Amino acid sequence: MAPDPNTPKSAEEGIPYTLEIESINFFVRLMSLLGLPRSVGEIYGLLYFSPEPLSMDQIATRLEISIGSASQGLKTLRSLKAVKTSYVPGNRRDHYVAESEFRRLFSTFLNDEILPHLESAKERIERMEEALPKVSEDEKSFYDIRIEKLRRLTKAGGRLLPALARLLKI
Amino acid sequence: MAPDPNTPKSAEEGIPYTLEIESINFFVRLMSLLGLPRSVGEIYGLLYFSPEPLSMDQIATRLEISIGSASQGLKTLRSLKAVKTSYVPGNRRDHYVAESEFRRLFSTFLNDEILPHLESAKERIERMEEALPKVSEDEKSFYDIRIEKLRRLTKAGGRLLPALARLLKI
DNA sequence: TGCAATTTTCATTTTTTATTGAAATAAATG
DNA sequence: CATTTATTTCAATAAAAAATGAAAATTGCA
Repeated sequence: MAPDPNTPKSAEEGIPYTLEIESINFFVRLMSLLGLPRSVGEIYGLLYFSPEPLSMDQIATRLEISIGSASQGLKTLRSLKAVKTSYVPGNRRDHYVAESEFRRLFSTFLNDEILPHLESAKERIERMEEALPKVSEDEKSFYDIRIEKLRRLTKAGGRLLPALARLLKI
Repeated sequence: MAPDPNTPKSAEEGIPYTLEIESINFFVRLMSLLGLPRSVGEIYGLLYFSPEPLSMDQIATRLEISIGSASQGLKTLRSLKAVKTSYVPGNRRDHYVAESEFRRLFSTFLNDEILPHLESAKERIERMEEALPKVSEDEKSFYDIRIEKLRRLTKAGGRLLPALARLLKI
């Protein structure tokens, strides 16, 4: 987690300590809303207010997490296009900066996490319809209505994704 | 979980077996997208295609979960306004039916789960601003821009909620 | 190419979350 | 109002998810 208030290491390097803490908190919560682990939020939160690119090693040290965790967290963030690597001359380590265009982060998330669910939902509804003819006529309308509602829900979900993307054009 | 394909109990009571399975699957996924436990999705999925109100006991038996789990799951669903109790004459047990207006379910979810996050995010951004003046002038613009982006993000989030509610007026 | 530095991977451990089962509580019936 | 029936609560257990740490793989440099 974050460094001890008694040893504000970051202040020495110019990042105001409170800012760092609040940023990490902010993104830990945001990421957990998206179902991502704490460490991912911590890393992104740290990078977000870092004017300099940070190496994996620096990240792990600052956050007091293992390098394994840092590596996996950065992998996740890379796959979300939430961080990018930045070349630092005279330094062989990979360095990372936060991608501060949230739009990209969210659109990747929506496409990778939500869209597949929507698609499998559609298939599932089709299978429900196939199961339906075996039902007697008077029962049918109850089931029909429910299936229709599911169909509308997934349709609304489908319309939602682009709408979200538009609204999040921060 | 769901009953064994070899003993389709539900067919005996008029609920097509495939429909029940697919419905449970559908809602297990949907609920887990909202961060709710599997059992909650199972219960809602079962109720969604049940023409008759079901008692807690029937639910637990059908899904092969404990009555403790059923009780807690139903509590969650009640708090989300996703199920309502229904009086069944000559029967002392509480019976449940699914609230099939998803709008209500989602708006409760948005208000209870998302809105508080947005509000705490605003406070957090204020604290970031307070931390800022300690920073030198040339560093300031970097931080200012980042904070401004966070502000826009939360603002977009704020606009999102009503937009979501509107789109989900299934 | 060989070596050292760095990163990734993944089996193990830790932590967190969900489920069970049983005791406590509440509600209805005779 | 005692007893049976139903529901809730909650400590204990099980399951799932995340973090660690060390071995394996990769990378850059001499």
